[in-house]
Amino acid sequence: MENDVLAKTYEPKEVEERWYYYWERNDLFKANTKSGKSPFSIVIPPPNITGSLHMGHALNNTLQDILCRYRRMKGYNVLWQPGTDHAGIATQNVVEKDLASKGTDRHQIGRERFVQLVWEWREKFGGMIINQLKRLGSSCDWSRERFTMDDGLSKAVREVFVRLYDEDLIYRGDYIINWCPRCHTALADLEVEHEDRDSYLYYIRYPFEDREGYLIVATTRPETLLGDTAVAVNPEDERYEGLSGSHVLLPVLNRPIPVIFDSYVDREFGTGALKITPAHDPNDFEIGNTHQLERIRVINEDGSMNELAGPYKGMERFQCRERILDDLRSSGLLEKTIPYRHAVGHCYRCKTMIEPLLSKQWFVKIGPLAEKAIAAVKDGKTRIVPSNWEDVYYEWMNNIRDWCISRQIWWGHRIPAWYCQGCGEIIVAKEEPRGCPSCKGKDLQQETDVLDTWFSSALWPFSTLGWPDSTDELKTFYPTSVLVTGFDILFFWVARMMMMGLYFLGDVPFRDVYIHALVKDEQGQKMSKSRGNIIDPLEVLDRFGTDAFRFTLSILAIQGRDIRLSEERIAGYRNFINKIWNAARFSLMNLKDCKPPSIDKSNLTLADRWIMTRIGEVAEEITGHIGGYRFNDAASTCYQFVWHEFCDWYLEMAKLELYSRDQKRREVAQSVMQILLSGVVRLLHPFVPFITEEIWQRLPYTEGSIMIAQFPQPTEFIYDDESIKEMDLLRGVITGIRNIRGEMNVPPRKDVRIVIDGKGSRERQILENNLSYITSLAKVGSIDIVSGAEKPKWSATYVFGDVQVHVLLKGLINYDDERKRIYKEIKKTEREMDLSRRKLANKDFLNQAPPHIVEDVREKAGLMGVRLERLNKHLAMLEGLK
RNA sequence: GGGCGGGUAGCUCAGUGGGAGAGCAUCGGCCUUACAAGCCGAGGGUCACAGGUUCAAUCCCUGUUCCGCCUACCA
Repeated sequence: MENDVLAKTYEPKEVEERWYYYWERNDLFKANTKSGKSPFSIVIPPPNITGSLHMGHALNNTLQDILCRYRRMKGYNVLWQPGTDHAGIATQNVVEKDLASKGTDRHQIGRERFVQLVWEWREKFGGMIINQLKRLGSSCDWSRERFTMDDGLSKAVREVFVRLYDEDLIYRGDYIINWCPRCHTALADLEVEHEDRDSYLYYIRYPFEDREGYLIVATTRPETLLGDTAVAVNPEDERYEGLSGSHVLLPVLNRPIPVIFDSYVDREFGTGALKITPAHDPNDFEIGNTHQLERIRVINEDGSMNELAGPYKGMERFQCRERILDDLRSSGLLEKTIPYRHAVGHCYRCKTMIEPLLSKQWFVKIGPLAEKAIAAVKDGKTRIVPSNWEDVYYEWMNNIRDWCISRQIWWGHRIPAWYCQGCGEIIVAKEEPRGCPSCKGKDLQQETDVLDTWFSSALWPFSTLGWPDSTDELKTFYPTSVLVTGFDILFFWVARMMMMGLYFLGDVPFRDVYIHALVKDEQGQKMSKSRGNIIDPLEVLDRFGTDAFRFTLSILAIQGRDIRLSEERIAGYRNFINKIWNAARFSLMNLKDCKPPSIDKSNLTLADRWIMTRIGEVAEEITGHIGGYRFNDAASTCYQFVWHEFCDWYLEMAKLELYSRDQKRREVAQSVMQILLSGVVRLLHPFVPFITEEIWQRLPYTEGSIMIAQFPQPTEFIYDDESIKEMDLLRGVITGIRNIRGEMNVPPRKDVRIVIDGKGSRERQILENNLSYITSLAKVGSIDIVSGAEKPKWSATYVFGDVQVHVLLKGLINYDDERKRIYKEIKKTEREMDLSRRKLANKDFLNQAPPHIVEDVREKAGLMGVRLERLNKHLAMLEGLK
């Protein structure tokens, strides 16, 4: 790549398109089933085809991409398996809306045509989110993209359904399910969102059939009384003693229903009498079963009342409620109405109030599957990170109920069951049966219901790898290495994949599950359309660039805490990206004439040895952080190192060499600089792939893509422990001088003279060897080095351990300021010294604290003592000058 | 009702049984030939409250309080 002068500001747009295209064209995202390398695999949480990239996707995929790019650079054979989810109800809703706008509906056009239209819609719009993921830099193996409705995955679905049915883990029956009257389908318990609503508790009188008086029941849903088949009281309740065998008359309909006794009834609540509607309430359904009560369903699937509702037939359910209340009032049967707040279930897709309804549905018997899934986590076969989610997982798994998997919609995997119209036989098979095995009849009708979308999602980690066929992909990449996802689908998805993977492949679907945070707004509110607080990731990508956005997300991705995202935050890290750009710009400007890097340790400057040592340490730290899914720590380490060590210190110090007339010195510096810049971009690549590739390609003597360069490891750099200590001293002295300059308002233009008093010969030696750094970084004109001299007049002094730095400020110094400054230092030092001395005066501390701690405190007390003495001397001298 | 998480600088948050940190914001000084999306420097915190364990607690334990989220079949 040509070494043009780089632009002053990083321009992400063009760079991003160019390199993404390059990576794809060069097959750098492709996984290999014939590789000898260790495998590393991730299946993407498949986004809905109706979806558009939101913050959750952005975070989720950024983290996965970091892991994948990191592992590739570490030499793994990486598969990031992408794909999309058919999202049954959501997609059907979208297409239905479209039909409605054209004045028709799915029933008019019929099932076959409707499904065809959904496919067409999917062809047109279903790939949108995939392109958005690409803009994020996602390094998925797109040649393996899958869709839950693909032939292969559909085959897996049928295989699983048939086997579970054959092994009695799938059954069909009449139960109370959650019905959405708008989506017109059953929902699983999980798909119901409970929300507290202000409502009323109605006290209704049920007159006795054969005598005066009445029982009063309390209900929130008076319209269901039409389906009541009993009133229940607690057998221990004295108030209702002697009612055994008696009946009450159902208001309005005047149907006699029995009074029954069941300990389920809470005596404290309401009147202690509970109306029982087995066809419209899950609890009542249970009680109905124990007492063999009739089930009377009075509400239709569209939420209207049916013929069993008598005079209310045809009314919408809420309208019916009002009418019944009117009628109860006029007949004197409404005792009272009190305001009452309680949780009401809503459809997670359309927010319509759920109607518990008696209905014939298909279920998965979940108990036996859950047991193994619990054990797998308990045994550590799958690790959930952060581990507190393991408790949440157990909690849910232990209380799990059977899973209603049938949906009364058209878009999805049609349940592979056929009903013989001749003899009623149910045939469950992978392929359409030719005839009824029982009566040989030919008139078979397939079940019209489709499966819950999550049923196919549950198979994702192996269906995408080719199961039920025995493929190389499965052999190489199952179990996958890690699943990265949000906790909101821990139950919906993760738990179910665990169950299915264990059952059908005999092994967990993933070794690790990393649960990341939710992305919220600055106020900590969930982002939602209704709140209007959504930050659109696509807009962010346009404005700040992908790398800035990714880096922001990763540095905010703290385990166990939600992310509060703001644009200022992103802008801040955009500045970091620009900083990287300019550091590279500077380095490349100075590498135009460089030779291939070679290092001879004896020629290195202190700054060289120090930065080499540090980058090695940093590489190791980052490796540890990524390995532990501590993305924020990894990103912070990068930020801190690149900005505040590499840029602020190393590059500044390297200028001395680069601007030197000594060609040899320049060459050494160029070598170190190449190694460092190469190391820095490789460290950063998993987080900020685009800018690092751009720099990598411009860096002399690099080959191929940075994507397949090796991730830095400490052994490629020189390690020199001493250089760290020496730099600490040097940096301390330079900072001290700058500090004085700042406090005394000495303009940067103005050189100052300093006197360094270094009694300790070691420190003195180090400083003497590195005077040029002090001169240039602290803007010092001349330096005198002395031992044990008096503090010069007209000077401000900085004390660093055994070294004192006097900055000569004749004509510049304000003695009041300097006195204040020294006084402040004295107070601070006194506080620390007192603390240490008090500890040392404590016998228990001396006896019981570990020796090295005692030693540290002793040393500190000594240091503070010396420092205090010197500071006091300076202060006394200043007072004398008054 | 049950469960989980959290209260640390003005804001957003790291962190550790032994010297309170970062980013942003604020204040002061700088257009120093990589970068003003920058450079140099500064100020700012009883680590929610009360007990306990310990030589030593912001950190461990108990309680209180406040704030989130998840979950639940008291109608």
